[in-house]
Amino acid sequence: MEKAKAEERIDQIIKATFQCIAKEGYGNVTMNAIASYAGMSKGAINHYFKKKEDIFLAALYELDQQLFVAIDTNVRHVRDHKDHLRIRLREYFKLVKEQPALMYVWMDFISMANKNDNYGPRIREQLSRYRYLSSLGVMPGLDAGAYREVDPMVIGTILVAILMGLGLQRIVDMDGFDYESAIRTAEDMLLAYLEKIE
Amino acid sequence: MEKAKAEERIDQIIKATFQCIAKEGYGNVTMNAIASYAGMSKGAINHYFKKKEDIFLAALYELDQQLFVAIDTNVRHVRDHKDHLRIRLREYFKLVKEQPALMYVWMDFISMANKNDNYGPRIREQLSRYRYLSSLGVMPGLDAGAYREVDPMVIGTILVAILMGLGLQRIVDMDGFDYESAIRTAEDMLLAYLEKIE
Amino acid sequence: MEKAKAEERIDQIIKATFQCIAKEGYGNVTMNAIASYAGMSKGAINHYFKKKEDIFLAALYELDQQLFVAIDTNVRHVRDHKDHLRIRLREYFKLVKEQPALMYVWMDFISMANKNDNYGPRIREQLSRYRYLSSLGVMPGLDAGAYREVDPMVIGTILVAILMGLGLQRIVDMDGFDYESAIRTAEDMLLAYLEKIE
Amino acid sequence: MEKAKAEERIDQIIKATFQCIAKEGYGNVTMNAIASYAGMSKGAINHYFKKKEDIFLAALYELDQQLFVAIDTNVRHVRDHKDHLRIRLREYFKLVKEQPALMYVWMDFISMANKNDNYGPRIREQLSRYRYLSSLGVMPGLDAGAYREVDPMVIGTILVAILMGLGLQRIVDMDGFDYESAIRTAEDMLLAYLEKIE
DNA sequence: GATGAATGAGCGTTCATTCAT
DNA sequence: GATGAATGAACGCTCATTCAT
Repeated sequence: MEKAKAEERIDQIIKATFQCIAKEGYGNVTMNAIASYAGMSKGAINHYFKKKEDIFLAALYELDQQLFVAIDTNVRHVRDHKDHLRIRLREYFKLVKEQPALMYVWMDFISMANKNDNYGPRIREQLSRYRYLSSLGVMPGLDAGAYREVDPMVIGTILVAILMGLGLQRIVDMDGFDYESAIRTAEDMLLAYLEKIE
Repeated sequence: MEKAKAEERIDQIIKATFQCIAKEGYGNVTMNAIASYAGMSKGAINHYFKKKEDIFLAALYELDQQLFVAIDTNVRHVRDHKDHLRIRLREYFKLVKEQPALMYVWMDFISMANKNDNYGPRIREQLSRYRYLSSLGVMPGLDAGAYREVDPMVIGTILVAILMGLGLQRIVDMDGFDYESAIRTAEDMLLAYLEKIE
Repeated sequence: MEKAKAEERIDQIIKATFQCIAKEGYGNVTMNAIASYAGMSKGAINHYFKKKEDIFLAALYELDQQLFVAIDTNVRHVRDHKDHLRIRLREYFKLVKEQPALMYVWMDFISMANKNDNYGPRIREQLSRYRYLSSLGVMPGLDAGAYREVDPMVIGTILVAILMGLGLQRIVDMDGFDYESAIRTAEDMLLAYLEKIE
Repeated sequence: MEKAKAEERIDQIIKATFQCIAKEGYGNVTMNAIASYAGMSKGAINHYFKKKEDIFLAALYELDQQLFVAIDTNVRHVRDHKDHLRIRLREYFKLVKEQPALMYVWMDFISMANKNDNYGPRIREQLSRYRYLSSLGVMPGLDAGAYREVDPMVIGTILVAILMGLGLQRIVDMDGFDYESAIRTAEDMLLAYLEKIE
């Protein structure tokens, strides 16, 4: 019970940190702001996290968890390889639309990757994992011999790029472009390439 | 002449700011560091820019100039629409490889887009322009009736997304994936889609 | 019985405080450290001592007790006035060698004497008492008419000075000088002076 | 000129630090207090000393300079070895009476010797040097064959001990004992010992 | 009695900005 | 124009103290 309460406090702090990063940007987050958003005192924050950086590291871990869930869509039950890929992609791009705060935080952490020795390795590992997860969608089609021969990791890389690239554009300029068309076209583009028979 | 000297000073300051952002990240740039990189005194910096933010705004403008040059490749002389597109794309992706510092700075500014009221509108306008410029590559093929009917802006959006997405991955994790394969595949993907005849 | 337990707790706290002062110095002692050394919770410490200062006052009292015991050597049985003085001095200087932690704590408290209104009077009274106790060693010789006429308190003052002065040098720089020779010479010096017949 | 002004500022800061240590004790000195005593802003202090510790190190150096001057009395012109020693001792003990603040600061630094890695070696070296300097007073008498054979460093050690021991008693309890008698007796004691012929 | 979560004042330090020189 | 000394607000962090459990 005690433990549960502590965990709840920690969750509050991390959630508050997410809000702060999304609103003010990584570099402008202050302990005061986190405390204020979390609804507790500065000292309470310090009780659970000895250093500000520790909070960010916990937030980075939480970010990874959430992104992982979103990217690692469970579509094992979908037999048809085309549907399989399409469903994956749609789940995938839903993230950008439905969790803009997650995108904000993600982009800020990526921006910090090379400025902070604690982040770099973690973020590199993260991106690498996402590329792999993103590549899984082409496996059924490849196994079925329905797609041209490709390196799945290259497809994963491009998918992650599109996810991040569209995500960035969206959080910066939600109404500046047609997101739906873009993701539909990206989807078609991928399938056109994979299925191309020459 | 006097003016020329002042402009040179300002250029030094902006260049120094670029170095600082690329090295330390937007949030960690100090006036002292800028002065040090620029080889002049803090007072001199403040003589030319009343506020720190003014320097960043000038740097953002300079960033735009440089990105514009890179993206607005002059390929008007290339007649063949396929070559035209390919050349555009290659010039385009050269940016990521050859000017990583530009990517660093760009990503940092984009991260700041919604945190600072002065940046948001500019960056939105910038991205919009880049989408447009990026869409130009498909025009010759469209005009020639060689491509399927598409909204060029949607293509532009996806191209900008891929540019930013690969750029992010590259500055974070240069050796973590095969950049060359990724851009070649992206190129093929685009053409496969455009030329697809159903 | 209950009381006995409480006293034991209080003793633990004071002992822990001694360790903390000796290790970190008066100014760097924290309640957390005391609690940790005492093997109890911060709350328990505060249960027995309302304020941090109260702990230090108790420690100061304890320090006095221990110094008193060391300085007030029982040599009443030693008849020969010369032996009497020598034995006193040896017991006296053993303190510095055998209880360096006591010296650390003592010096720290003396340093604080004029910084804290609660310490000053106590420490003044303490020193005065030590001067008196230190003067007692010359009494047998004086009573026997074997020594020149001196004010015993002046001798006590000098003895306390030598004790503190050698103590300070020893805790700072144990191997920097020959402690044994110093105390032997001090002893000889005192006797040479007392017995001098002109 | 510029340099002179900066040096003056630095002197002000160090002098202010002395005042703070003497008044509040090493552990209670704050940057605000130093700034206040020095009559400048906290930022100005930071301009001249990057870290608080740097100020203390500068103060320790200054302390050493002043103690050195006091201890290294120039008495080379005094021919008579007895006068030579007496004059030395009087100059020596004048320090305690006339510069109590110096004693305060000295004792506080000595108390910190083993708590701070930066101080320990310096203070050990200092004390060692003072022992040596203090031993010089017996040289003329030794050279003249007028004193018993002694290790001068042992005498130096005892002299430093008496200086510190009386100094401590004096800053803590100026009116609690007869300082004049004590130093006169210490002087006589030393000479009685040195001149003792057995 | 005992615990440690919670508080907030106060610390050292950084840094954009000002301004006398 | 150019300098860097000076300012002071704001930061991350520490810690004695309180108090609900």
